Amino acid sequence: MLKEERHHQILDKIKLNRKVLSSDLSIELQVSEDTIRRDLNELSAKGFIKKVHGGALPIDAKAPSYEERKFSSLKEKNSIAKKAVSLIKDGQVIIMSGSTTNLQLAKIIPSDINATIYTYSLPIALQLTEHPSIEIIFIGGKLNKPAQVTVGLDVVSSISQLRADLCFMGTGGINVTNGMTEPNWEVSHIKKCMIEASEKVIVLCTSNKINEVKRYSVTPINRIDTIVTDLNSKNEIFYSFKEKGVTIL
Amino acid sequence: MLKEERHHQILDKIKLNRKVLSSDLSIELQVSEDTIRRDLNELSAKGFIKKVHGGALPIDAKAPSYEERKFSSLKEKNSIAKKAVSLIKDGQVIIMSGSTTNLQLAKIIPSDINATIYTYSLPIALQLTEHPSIEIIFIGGKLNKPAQVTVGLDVVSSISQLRADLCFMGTGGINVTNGMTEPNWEVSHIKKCMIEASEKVIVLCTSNKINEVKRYSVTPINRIDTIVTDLNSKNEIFYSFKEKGVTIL
DNA sequence: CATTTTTTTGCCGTTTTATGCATTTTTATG
DNA sequence: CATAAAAATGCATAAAACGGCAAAAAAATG
Repeated sequence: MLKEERHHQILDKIKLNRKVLSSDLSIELQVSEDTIRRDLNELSAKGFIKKVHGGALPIDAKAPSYEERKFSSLKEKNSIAKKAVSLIKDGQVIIMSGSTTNLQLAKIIPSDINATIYTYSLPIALQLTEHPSIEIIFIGGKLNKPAQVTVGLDVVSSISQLRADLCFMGTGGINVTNGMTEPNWEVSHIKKCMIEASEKVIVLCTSNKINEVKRYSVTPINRIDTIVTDLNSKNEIFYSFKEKGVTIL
Repeated sequence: MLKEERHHQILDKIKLNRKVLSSDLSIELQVSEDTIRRDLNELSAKGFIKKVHGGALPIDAKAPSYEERKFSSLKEKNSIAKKAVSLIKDGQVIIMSGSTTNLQLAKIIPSDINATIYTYSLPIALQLTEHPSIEIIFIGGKLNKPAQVTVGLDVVSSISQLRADLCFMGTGGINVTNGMTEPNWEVSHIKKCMIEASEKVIVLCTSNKINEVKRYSVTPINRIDTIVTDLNSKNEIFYSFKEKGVTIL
């Protein structure tokens, strides 16, 4: 039997039983326990399983949760949020994507602002329930657990029926030639719809996302009205963006 | 059994019972108390539980203040949740309404259960994101802030397209002649739809809701399959319910 | 096709880990 | 403060992991 075959069988078995023992596998797959151990180590190094003493388990409850990510580079995110909040005008209809920067923004929306906010992010919706006057519409669908946002066709079709003034979104990467890009196909699609539905597009991103390029394209740069980052808007990194007519905040 | 497995089981049990005894675990998991003690120490060192003399407690075991205890009756709700969780079978499609009792239930669903859960409650959805295998579908709509649930026509129309095996719901009041009743018209309507869409209806309620009658009718008593309360199922208060064919848990 | 090179695998001695047991110390409680 | 339960401590043992080595298999090379 080929090594790859074994690996697949091991993964299958873990999925099925939610655990495997090196000793069992050794017998089942007719190889020495050393080989099994090496297999498990490789699969574990690739992040497919969690190797433990005596066998392996599914990776499950290990991915750094939204909760944990929420607190990384909070300072930058907060400074972004502060700039972005100035763009909100009374009575607007706003779409917010689900990012920790957007969450930060949701926290600091002044209580005297009236607006309707559409979102598909649980934490953002929850945060907004504390605001006295904002009307919140949650876009339903299948939940993506690690990101705590809804995804799928329902979301796409809901958004495409909307018409919003503003759209605040986080991004996986942005540069002048490729525009906004995302690592996740589904998310990229949803973001396209959000942009489609919005008058103005405002991208919130920490500086490390600038000039990053991800797998899936969301929109060309000229469809973006404003980019809000933690950097000073006069930073030379933005020259080329400004030439394309993007406002930097 | 692998050490890690044991750790998971211990964590599950703490979540469920809000405490564990080393002696119990030793028997249940078929290892010596020394081993259990070592397990508890490790989990405690990682900050997952609080080790105490004789066993362990959840980390967030903040003593509920007098005020909280007086109104929230968390203990009752937990005992209800514990009974209710046994009704969930692998692979089922479940609708959950938004009540604190249901939230309690969401917290203690064992991690080896597979199910699809529809809900319109933000806290419940958020809680369920911590479960490794449950598929969550959030029912979108306009958010009712104080209750943190979605309401409105969107919710009604989404639910009416569903077909579920089980439906867990809280209630404003229940008695034999009027059936389930609600103080809020909109909620009563949504609950009607939920019942319409479900094979079995399970009502979770604390004993103070029994024989209460609210303004709006939801469903007659005979459409309810099971009532789960904090009382003993043999309590005479249930006689008339049983006559109508309702199971009491 | 012959022959290197690389990969895979099993084996073996050593080291580490998990666990139970016996003994002593600590803790809870009437 | 006496006593029983629980925890800590030290030790023994078996299972598992590790590291190096060499044979076998597979792939690459000329």
